[in-house]
Amino acid sequence: MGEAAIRGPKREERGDSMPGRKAPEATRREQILKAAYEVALTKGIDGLTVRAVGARAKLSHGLVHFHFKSKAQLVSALLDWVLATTAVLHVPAVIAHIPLAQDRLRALLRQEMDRLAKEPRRIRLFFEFWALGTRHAPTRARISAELDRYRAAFRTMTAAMLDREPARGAGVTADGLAAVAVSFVNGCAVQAMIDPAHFDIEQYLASVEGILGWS
Amino acid sequence: MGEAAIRGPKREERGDSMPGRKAPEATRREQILKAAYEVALTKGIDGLTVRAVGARAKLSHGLVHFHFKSKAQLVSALLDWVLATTAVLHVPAVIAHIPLAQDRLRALLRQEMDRLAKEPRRIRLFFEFWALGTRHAPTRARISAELDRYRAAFRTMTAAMLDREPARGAGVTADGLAAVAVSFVNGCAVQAMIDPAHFDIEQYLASVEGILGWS
DNA sequence: GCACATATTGACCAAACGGTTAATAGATTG
DNA sequence: CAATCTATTAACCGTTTGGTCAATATGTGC
Repeated sequence: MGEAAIRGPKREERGDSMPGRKAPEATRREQILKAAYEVALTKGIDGLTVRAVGARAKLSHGLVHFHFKSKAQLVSALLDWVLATTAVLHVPAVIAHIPLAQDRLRALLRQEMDRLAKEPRRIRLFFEFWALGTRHAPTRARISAELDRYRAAFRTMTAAMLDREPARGAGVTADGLAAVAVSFVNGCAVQAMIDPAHFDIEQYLASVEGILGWS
Repeated sequence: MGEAAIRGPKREERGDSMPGRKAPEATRREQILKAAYEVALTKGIDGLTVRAVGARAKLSHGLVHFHFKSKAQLVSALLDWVLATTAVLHVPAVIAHIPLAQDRLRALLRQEMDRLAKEPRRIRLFFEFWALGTRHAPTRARISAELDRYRAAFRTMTAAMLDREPARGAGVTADGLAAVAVSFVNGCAVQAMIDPAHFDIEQYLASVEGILGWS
């Protein structure tokens, strides 16, 4: 020891371009998050490493730690982004203003199935976060809240349906119908992820409508 | 060097009991697999480490490598075991001999929902394997085959149903109905895993039967 | 009771990980 | 243009991982 063993880049061995303020903070964070999203898609959340994210964004892993203090915060930010963009359920005004509850529900079901079929990768990532949530309470809480909101949107519709045409059966409640609708969407999501090629939306909808007697 | 720096247990520092043939091969493998299952349940498949499995089974990690050449083979054996015991779908004779297809389907649905509600942990592990399958072709193939068998069992029933009462709707096919049934079961599995406390089988079944007009 | 196959252990290794830090390039400000 | 702040890099550290291996204990056949 005595003289060498210092840390940091050695001047002689460097290439050309090095540090400095190039891009604004917000852009860098977004860039890193995007890289994290891509890595998570291909390697899974558990396979996501700070180094892989850095490599994907073409920067050092030290910089990732500079913008996100820890890997946990990076993953948390990624979950925020996934929840915000995947937006577990978004009822557009067009659907919300359909007069008949039955038609409204049908339109919403179709929208959701279309969305699931179109973005299987994002949904898959959502499920991975959910799996993570089974072992991590804070993550579970955030996802659970999102799913509650999802079911609530369906519940208002099934309640309106039963209001118009009550005597559908003995134990049929708005909660039960909403739960069934959500379960069906969830099941479709699983199916669309497992085997996207054989996921035929038209056939699914035709079957559902046939069963429900919607002509 | 010259004398020390040898590997293996040092005689002086050992306790009392050590190696030897204690249990037969098959038992040891099963013991390790069970430990792997328990570790996977608590830490997830990605969190499963050879050392953790060894610790859980109260033996050294070296022994795990002795009975399973690599971690990959251990995980593969675990998948075999999960598929065999979770048995994605098993139609018992009692149900298979129900005369009316409609009643048969209803009984099968009820059995599956009961099973899912009773073993959420196993189902969760199954889903984790499936997530792993999205990035690992051999795993995907095995799971996919199992799910195909699952859907096929439903298809024979829906085909028999349509045979008895054909004109249910325009686009209603046996394939479509089977797909819907499977999707519903999948969705229930997800729901049962996400929020087991609020998973009310009776309400679900009542809603489904009410919708289908089964009285 | 000795040879031999089989189990079993702990030490060891290389690789990869999350995280910290000194050095430094560039922008900002006075 | 010098001081200062921010962004960035590579080296480094401690830990954990999958995997290998020599040593060793135990049963089996002869």
